[in-house]
Amino acid sequence: MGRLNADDWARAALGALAEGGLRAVAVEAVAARLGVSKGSFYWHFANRRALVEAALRLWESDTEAVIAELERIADPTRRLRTLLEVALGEPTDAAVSFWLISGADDPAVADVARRVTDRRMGVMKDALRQLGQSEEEARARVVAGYGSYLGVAALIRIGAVDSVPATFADQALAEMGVPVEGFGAS
Amino acid sequence: MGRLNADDWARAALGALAEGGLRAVAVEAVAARLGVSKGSFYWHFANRRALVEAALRLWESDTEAVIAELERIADPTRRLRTLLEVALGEPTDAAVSFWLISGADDPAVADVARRVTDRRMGVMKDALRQLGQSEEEARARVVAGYGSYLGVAALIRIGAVDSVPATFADQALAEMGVPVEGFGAS
DNA sequence: GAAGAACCATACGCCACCGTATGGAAGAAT
DNA sequence: ATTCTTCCATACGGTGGCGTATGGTTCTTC
Repeated sequence: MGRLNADDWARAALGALAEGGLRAVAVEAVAARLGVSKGSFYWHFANRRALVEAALRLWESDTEAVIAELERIADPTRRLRTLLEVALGEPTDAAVSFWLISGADDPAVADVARRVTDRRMGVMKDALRQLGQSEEEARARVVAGYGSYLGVAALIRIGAVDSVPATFADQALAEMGVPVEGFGAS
Repeated sequence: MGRLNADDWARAALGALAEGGLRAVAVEAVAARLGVSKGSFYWHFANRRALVEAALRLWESDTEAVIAELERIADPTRRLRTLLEVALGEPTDAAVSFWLISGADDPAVADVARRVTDRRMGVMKDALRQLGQSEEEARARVVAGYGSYLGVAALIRIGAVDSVPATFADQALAEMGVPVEGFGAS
């Protein structure tokens, strides 16, 4: 692993965050993960808080990159489906979202969690509006849909659900009022 | 508040758990909440772990009591609706569920979280089956529905949603395939 | 190859929280 | 009123994690 820079630490911190939550973003723990002592850490960062914030920035920019890709898809139905498939194929992300929400007593954490959430839900809402739904309808369905995404990730975590059901994407689309063949609502 | 017994401590611990998570179930903190020093605590409990487990038992039995009430409602649609209204009217419960899932690295916590989750989802699934849904369909919809419950609570926590939408109960029922007047799916 | 900069290890002090030890106050029993 | 039990306060030791101090090693630059 050679010498390290601040980005290496931020990546490692984000990894620790995904696995064990904010509590796992501990100086010595991340240092061990990098095969290094904390003497190294305090060269690159002023304190633990700065490391957490770096990891948060990294996560937010990752999300922003995914959205930028998504917005190149013109068809809203296909955009939503791609969004779901990307999200479900990256179980790490739901875990991070989950941990950040549970660490929302820290204002900096809550801010990022909220910004990212708003951004994602905004993208979803726009797609539903493009499909002809009213503002209120779209908002309500996005809340339920994105909430379901977070909640199911939580259920998987405790083993109450083996894995995300195969029909989840279709089901989610149907529940958001998006016409899907073979899964007509009700 | 006079003298205290173990139940008083368990209740206070459950309150702290709902507000600040497992981390907040700290001996000195709960003692302060009761206006007492930790010298009292170690009279009633062997250690912090015992307190956490007492709070968990309390929560599980509270859940069990609600379910016992619910099962006296014969009509599955009304039973489901009552369940939703009770759940949404008790924002504390979703918070506890959330904290316990995020503390699932502790096996004892994970066990309770999982048992309670299974129990609740079982009740919901039974109702849907009574309404004629197949096993797989009912299961998938309960996962999405209960997941949505947990997720929306999380969204509220970070302020991404002001409060649970007024139509949430109707919406949830509709999404679970329960016929609801004025909210026909799609 | 010497000097400076970049990077890292070790050792220490500090604080929060857990658990223990010990004595004291309040209630019950006689 | 005294004794026993129940309940609680205070004081202390132990541990884990954060941050600092200080010195060492590797890379760069001239």
